[in-house]
Amino acid sequence: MSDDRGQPHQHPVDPERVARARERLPSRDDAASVSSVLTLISDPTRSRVLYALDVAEELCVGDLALALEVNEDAVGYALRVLRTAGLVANRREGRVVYYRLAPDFPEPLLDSCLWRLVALTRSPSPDDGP
Amino acid sequence: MSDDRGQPHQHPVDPERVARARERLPSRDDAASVSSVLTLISDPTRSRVLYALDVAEELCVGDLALALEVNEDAVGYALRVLRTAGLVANRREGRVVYYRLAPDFPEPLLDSCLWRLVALTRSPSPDDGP
DNA sequence: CGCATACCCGGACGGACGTACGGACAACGA
DNA sequence: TCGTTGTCCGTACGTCCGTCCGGGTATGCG
Repeated sequence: MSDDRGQPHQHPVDPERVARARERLPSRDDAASVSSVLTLISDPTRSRVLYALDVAEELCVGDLALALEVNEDAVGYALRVLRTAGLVANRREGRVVYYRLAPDFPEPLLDSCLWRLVALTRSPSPDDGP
Repeated sequence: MSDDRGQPHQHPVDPERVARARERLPSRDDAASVSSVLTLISDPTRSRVLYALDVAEELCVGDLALALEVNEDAVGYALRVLRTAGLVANRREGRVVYYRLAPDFPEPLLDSCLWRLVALTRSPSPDDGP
């Protein structure tokens, strides 16, 4: 009984609640999926790219950097990550590459997460009807 | 002029869309706030702590570690971060400390983000495999 | 009064993430 | 054809974050 540090006590204080939490809790895999998608949009540059694409519908890389007022490297990296995850799609016209939200972009992620959160963190008034 | 790398082109390809994005885009501060709260819940341990507290209403640290099947150190650190951010509240009874979601915990964050996302990433199986 | 429990704290370590930089490619204009 | 523009790629570096491990405090029990 020396390095029991990791293992918690084996006499649950409230076994009933523990059992209920265990059975209604998302699985580890589901939680990992949620975490990965939340990590994707938790970067300021990436989230602002998504905001901009949602507003403007379609933008090329240079204009995106211009709209966000960041350098093209940051936008390029953000787009690469989002593209790898399948959240944005690109269309090429000449030497210009236009980006837009992916056709199957999860709407709840945009509406219920990003836009709602920006309203939430801005005016924390609880009586703000939906 | 060698390090123009950072600055994007000064002739926008589509000035109209750039202007529209610029004016309807969340400010940098708002985006930073959203990012910070998303970062908070984008960690698997922290998000599962929130799930568990939402389901069980109230749990002590040891039971929390038991329910999540992680060691107490991880739970302790997650709780410290969440407590610092004001997302969870604690109540002390003897030597046991019970945690619950903060009274002013933003409901949309739980319902519209966490629970909706876990349903989203599970059902439509947008498998990003090969 | 002494020991075990439940939890917290602070420092050290390892890994992941985002940025900066050089180079490369294709496309357009002259 | 030649130089310029728009974008992508790979690498190296600095930084932040989560975990591990020591110790510390307070409560409850015998």
